[in-house]
Amino acid sequence: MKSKVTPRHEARARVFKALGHPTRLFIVETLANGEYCVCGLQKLIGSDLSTVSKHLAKLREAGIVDVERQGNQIFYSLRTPCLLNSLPCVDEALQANAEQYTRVLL
Amino acid sequence: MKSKVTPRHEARARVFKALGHPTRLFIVETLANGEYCVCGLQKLIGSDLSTVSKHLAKLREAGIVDVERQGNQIFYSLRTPCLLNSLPCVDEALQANAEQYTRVLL
DNA sequence: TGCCTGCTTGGCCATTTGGTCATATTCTCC
DNA sequence: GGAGAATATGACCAAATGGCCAAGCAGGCA
Repeated sequence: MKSKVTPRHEARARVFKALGHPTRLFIVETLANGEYCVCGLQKLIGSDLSTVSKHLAKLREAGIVDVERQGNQIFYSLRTPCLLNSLPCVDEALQANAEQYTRVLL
Repeated sequence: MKSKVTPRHEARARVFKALGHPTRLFIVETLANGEYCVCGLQKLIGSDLSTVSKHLAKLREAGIVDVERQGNQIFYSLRTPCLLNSLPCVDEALQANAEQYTRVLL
């Protein structure tokens, strides 16, 4: 039987993958408060500027953030804020996880 | 400055990461229709049984799916179906992506 | 023009991931 | 108990990822 896993699954998975890193998720949550320049994000994150820049590149490629130059700074903003709506559900999964762990311990 | 990336970001990112693979995303979408045994999923996916089993393990660890044994088969079901609600927004990001690509080409 | 600032990219390395094969493990049925 | 079917897990390898450093590059300004 031919696989039913389609290019559409690959495309969507790429978006989730982009969200699947603590730093990138932090960036997305931070941008919910408005746009930030790379330097601003870097201060909050605390890792190398190039590392932050590469994370931003992934979010860009996934269509999650938007870029705009202002003078010699580059500002990033959230292009698809609706992604934040899934966080409560993600927490629900984490909750389930915690419960399962508890159950194993009992 | 101390990093503001917290364990909570790591935990949530783990859930997104679990969704960040075409096969696993396919599984999640498929389970939206009801529970399936591993063998059933494998037929649809078409890859090695052990590969499918490992993907299911990741979804389990992320708290996304639930397991139940029935006889000598193991049935998986969606534990947090609300995750599916984010798909339209994911498609929006993909759309943004496509537009950007088009823009570059022009 | 030339320098500084802000960001991106390339090179390199250690770690993680995804896949396959071989080996458990668990249940069913005889 | 033994055979066989359905899953899970371990060993192993190739490829992708994430991080840092060093270089490149674009804008603003002297």
